Amino acid sequence: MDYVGTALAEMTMPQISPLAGEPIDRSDAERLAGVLKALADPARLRLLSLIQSAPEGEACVCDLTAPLGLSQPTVSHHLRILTEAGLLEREKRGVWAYYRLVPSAIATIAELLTPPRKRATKKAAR
Amino acid sequence: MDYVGTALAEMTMPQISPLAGEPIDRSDAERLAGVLKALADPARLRLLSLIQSAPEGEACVCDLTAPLGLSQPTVSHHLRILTEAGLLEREKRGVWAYYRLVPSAIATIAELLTPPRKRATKKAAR
DNA sequence: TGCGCATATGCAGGCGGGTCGATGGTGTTG
DNA sequence: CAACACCATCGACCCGCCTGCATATGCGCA
Repeated sequence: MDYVGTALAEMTMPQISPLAGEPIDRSDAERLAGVLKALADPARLRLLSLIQSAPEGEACVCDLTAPLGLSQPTVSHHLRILTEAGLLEREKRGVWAYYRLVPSAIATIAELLTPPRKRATKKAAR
Repeated sequence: MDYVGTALAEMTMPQISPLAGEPIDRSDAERLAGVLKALADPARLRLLSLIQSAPEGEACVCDLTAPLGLSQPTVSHHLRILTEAGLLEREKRGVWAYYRLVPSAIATIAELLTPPRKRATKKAAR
């Protein structure tokens, strides 16, 4: 579960588009699925949303447990998964651990999913 | 698990951006997570990729089992999940069931994930 | 130095998901 | 009409994940 941290970087450069061109490689599919798995959870989506909309774009665990309605260990667990996936970065200041979005991370996923402008691949299919 | 079929449509129109503006709603998070769950699997990503890159942009189950290395029931299972998520559409012609991508589906997901150009939501963060 | 708060980790229970073999339904072919 | 091919569904197994409780670690403060 730690390899996903590098997954985004590795897939970004060679401009791998799962939904364009030739079939995606098996290992690339596993890497992309790993990152998507980190996203595919209601609690984690809400965490990302909460952190993004926080005053300074950052939030500590104590600010997130209440809005989510989940226990503190569970919130830490989700934050860990998001961080290992490369979607969040953690900064410890004093007793608090502040999390903020990695700006390019989600944009990279969105790009990977976006077909490169459908360049008349097949000549107007119907 | 069938509600995800409508999830995309419902989230598209109100221009819900999980990663911009105010925190995402709980039910919206569940819907988006449902669609992402359908994507977050190596076999299903490869299925989408294989179908997209097939000669006519469509493929039947018998063409997909071999490249995936999975049993026919398993492939049908994954195709079902993708179809219910609104990512694939199924057309039965004779004995064969042809699957093809729903063009706007993945693009919609990508748009939902893409932050809308960071429109100075909070006055220059930091 | 000792106490308290914020966070992380371990552990366990319960549920959902991926996979396959077997089976049934349906359309094609000889 | 009979045999066959393609596909969906069912039942079952196993693994991983989400969650909470209990506990450990770390930092600041009196």
